[in-house]
Amino acid sequence: MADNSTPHGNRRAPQGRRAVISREDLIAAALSLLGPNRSVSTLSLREVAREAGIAPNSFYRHFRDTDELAVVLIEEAGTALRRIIGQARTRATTERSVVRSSIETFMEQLNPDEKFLPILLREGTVGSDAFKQAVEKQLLYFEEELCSDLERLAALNNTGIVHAPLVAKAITRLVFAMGATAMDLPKSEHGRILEEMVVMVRMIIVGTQTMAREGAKLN
Amino acid sequence: MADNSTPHGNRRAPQGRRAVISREDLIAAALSLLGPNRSVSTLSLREVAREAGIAPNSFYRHFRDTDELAVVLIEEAGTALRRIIGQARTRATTERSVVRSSIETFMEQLNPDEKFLPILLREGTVGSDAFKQAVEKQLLYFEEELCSDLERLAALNNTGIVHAPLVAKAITRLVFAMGATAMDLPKSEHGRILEEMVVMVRMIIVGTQTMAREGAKLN
DNA sequence: CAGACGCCTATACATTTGTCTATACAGGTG
DNA sequence: CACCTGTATAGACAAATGTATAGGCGTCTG
Repeated sequence: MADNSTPHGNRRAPQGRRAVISREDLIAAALSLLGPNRSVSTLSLREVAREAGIAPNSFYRHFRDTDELAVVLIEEAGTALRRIIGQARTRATTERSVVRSSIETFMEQLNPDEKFLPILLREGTVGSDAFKQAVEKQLLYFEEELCSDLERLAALNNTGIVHAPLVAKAITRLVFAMGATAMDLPKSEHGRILEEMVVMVRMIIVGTQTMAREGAKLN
Repeated sequence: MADNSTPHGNRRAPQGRRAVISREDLIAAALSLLGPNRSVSTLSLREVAREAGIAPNSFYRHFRDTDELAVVLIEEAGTALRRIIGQARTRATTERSVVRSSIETFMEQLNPDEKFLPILLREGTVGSDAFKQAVEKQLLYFEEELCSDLERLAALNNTGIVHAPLVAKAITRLVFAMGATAMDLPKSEHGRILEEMVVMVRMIIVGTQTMAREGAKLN
């Protein structure tokens, strides 16, 4: 495991006994408690502490409350996911395969032992405003990356695109919404959902391209 | 207040003391407790009972537990919403206005004193499987109604449509996802979001129509 | 090496929760 | 009239939770 250098730099360098329980341990404990039906907002301070093997009060040494833990969890999940999806996008070249391979990678993250995506799918609609803003921020990052990718591909293939940011937002929200549905279905359904998602995304892309063509014809 | 005829007919006619607290009273109490950040799954039995002005134990006379209450709440919310949106759809005739007026009506339900839509937006991703299945069922109803409307309009305007059920699903999920985002934003943003949603939905529709044309050309 | 500082623990307390038991009330039935 | 049935209440219980207080122990500083 890594050192225990303060991850946010808001505490001075440890002077006394080295922290044997790090923030990462608490995060790992929280992650292990999250199941398909378990929201971060239902985690209790004592429960996380128990899972991490520390006294309840020690929790305060690392997080002010469970909300702060949750926000960190959301941010980590978002960062990890964007890295994963980003890799999938750069691996593919043609437009069709980039759609499919991205969604495939996305769906792989619904695997039961991957906890990151479910967090983003679940915590966006409940909990404190801090929760929701944290999730929203991650989704906006997704959108931005997707948007520049869309514009790059449109320029590459010489296909028009209108409202690129809106296209990115629509695709992002749609994929996440469909992912949330898939999360609660047996894995055998995932393949079907994936095909549905691909068609949906292609519809949006065909839509914006058609709009771009028709808009160009008018000029 | 209305009579206390058994709303679901699963109980015999009252023989002894008339029920002074009805299921509807408990549902109303639960609704009044739900805020923008409050999920049904966080309602405690005692809290609802307190709000309704009854003893905690009386709750059991009407619902087995809070989960059962939540499912009823979700079903009522879905039914109410489908009625509202359905009315909006039948009022408009041309395709463009039907999109806009439906989404406008949808967004009106984000008004702080309307509790129905937030319930569907929030409870779909957390809580027990029963919760999620209840929300999913309501969304599927929405999709079905939208799907037949899409096919009706496509036949009327002689515009093609491919994968109509998928189009309906995409629009439904997208609108609900965008609604969930809008719910947490100040009301001043709702207008902008509405415009975004209209463009998104039109993109999907243009997409399916274009696909239909190109598919037809091949034959 | 002595002391201080910081991490962590143990104990405790008030609240809140779901649920159990027993009891009082109202109204139709005999 | 008495009786039974279903409704609602009161009181109490164990369990769990967030938090306050005090103390033990290791490590760094002087």
